Parts: sequence; structure tokens; C-alpha cells
Amino acid sequence: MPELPEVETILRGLEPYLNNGVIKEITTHRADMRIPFPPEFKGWKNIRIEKIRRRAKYIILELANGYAILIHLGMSGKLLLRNSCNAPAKHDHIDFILENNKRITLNDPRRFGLVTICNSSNINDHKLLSHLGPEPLTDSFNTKYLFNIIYKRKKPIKTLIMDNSVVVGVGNIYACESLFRSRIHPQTQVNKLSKEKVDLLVKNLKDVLSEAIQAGGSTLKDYAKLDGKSGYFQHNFAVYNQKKCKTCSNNIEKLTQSGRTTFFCPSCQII
DNA sequence: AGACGTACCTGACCGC
DNA sequence: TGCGGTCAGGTACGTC
Repeated sequence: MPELPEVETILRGLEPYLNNGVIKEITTHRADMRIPFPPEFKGWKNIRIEKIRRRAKYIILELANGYAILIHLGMSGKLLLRNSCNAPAKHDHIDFILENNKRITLNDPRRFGLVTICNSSNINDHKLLSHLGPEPLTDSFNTKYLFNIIYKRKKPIKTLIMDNSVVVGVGNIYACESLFRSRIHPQTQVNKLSKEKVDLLVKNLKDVLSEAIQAGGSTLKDYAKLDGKSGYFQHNFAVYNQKKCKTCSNNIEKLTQSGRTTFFCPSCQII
């Protein structure tokens, strides 16, 4: 569901409530989401949050008790600020009860999301994080890095930029959008791409993600910011869910790659 | 290795 | 109104 810009937007919304805040307790309304909730939650009372940050699409809460909480929102997950007196709504699975009568609730109809814990000292060694590639908005994701990977690979470029071990945070929407801006056909085999095209793609990936963060993310149906309101970047889509290309007015076409729908303009994006 | 398909789950929407 | 089919911001895992 949320891609990097949506998770980043949620993180920024959470910061005022969670940074240096206290989790009074954690209550669950079922035993699991994608994986079981940690049994440790039952004994945790009044734990200070020392730091809140994002890695890929994970939100990480580093706690004063030596643990970190990892939160992933899957396809349909939302974090919402609620008053702690409210009864759980449908698909509310876990509540982080805060001071001042507030709680942060994870609501996720499809339950592809997860909440788990690990030791704060070696978060990056956790099984869910250890294989992840660089953050797209840092300098370590650059033309040289990407070109070094792609010249010896054969998969289609769209599938490659959605591979978490290559670069994190790029989901279906922003993969489609950045390829359109770069005028690269999504089925192009990566080892056929020139260095110039790779350079352009790296730049456009960074631009699209940054612009989407500025717009508060994209709302299709499930995604909402912490306050329940929508993001705005969906109004700036060039190809995703679009009918006509705004550049050449040809019809936008769809195809399926690795089980996901790809949107592209067949005249602007050439192999 | 790396490239693929599959599974996990609910809800919205469309055509009959 | 209801039913079946299809689709949806993700990703770990099994198989070839």
C-alpha cells in the first residue's frame, strides 16, 4: 500500500507524538497480522521512545528498554491517531497507548502489514532488513551504483527498480511514474540501458519520490495520513491509473509484470 | 545467482 | 439483490 512517500508522511505526522514520548502500554485485538505479535508487548509499561525513524517502508521506534519496534503497513495499513477511550473499530489490530489520553492505532483490512521487535543494537541485521538496498533519496543510490548492478542483469527495468535488494521504497506507482518521466519502456531489459538513461532514471526516481513527499503522498483508497486526511500526489500522476498521455495524447496502456499492473505510454516510452 | 510464480487477506467494483 | 470474477500503494518464500 503505502510506498516510501506515504510512509515518510506518516512518520512525520507521528514525530510530534512519539519522539521522546512514552508508550504507556500496547494492546492487541488479535494474535497476529502477517506474523504473530511479539508476546513481550504484554509486559511493557511506560517505555520511553528514544527515536523514531524510517528504513525502506518500515517505521522503526527505538525504545529505552533496548528494543526497537518495526512497523510495516503492507498494502492497506494505516496508522491513525485516536482518543484512547474509543472502542476498537473494524480492522484495528494493535494500539500504542500514549500519554494525554491518545493512542496510535494500526488499522489494516488485508493484514499484509506487520509489527515485530528486535534488539536496538543490531536492527540492520534483522531478517526483514538485512537484505535491503540503499535508500533512494541518499547519495549512496546513484548512477554508478545502479549501473554496476544492471549491466550484468537481464530482468525488465520496472521489475528491477521495485526489487528491495536493489533500492528500497519504490512501489508500483512511483516505478511507473519515474519510468515515464525517463521515457523508458518498462519492459526494457536492464542491460540494454545506456549510462545516460540510467542517470536520468536515478534523477527522476529521486524527483518523483521527493515531490510525492512534498504533496503528502498519494491517496488511492486505503492510504491516509495520521490525521485521516488524503495526500495529494495522485493528482500529479502522469501514467498510473491514467487514460490519456498528457504529453502526446495517446492512450496509456497497461501490461502485467511480476503480477503487478504497469501503466505506460507506448509512444513516449520506447525500448 | 537470479528470475519467476505463489501465497497471504479483505473489500470494492463490474457484469450478468 | 446477489453471485462470481477481478483488481488493489507489498514482500517473503519456494522452485526452476
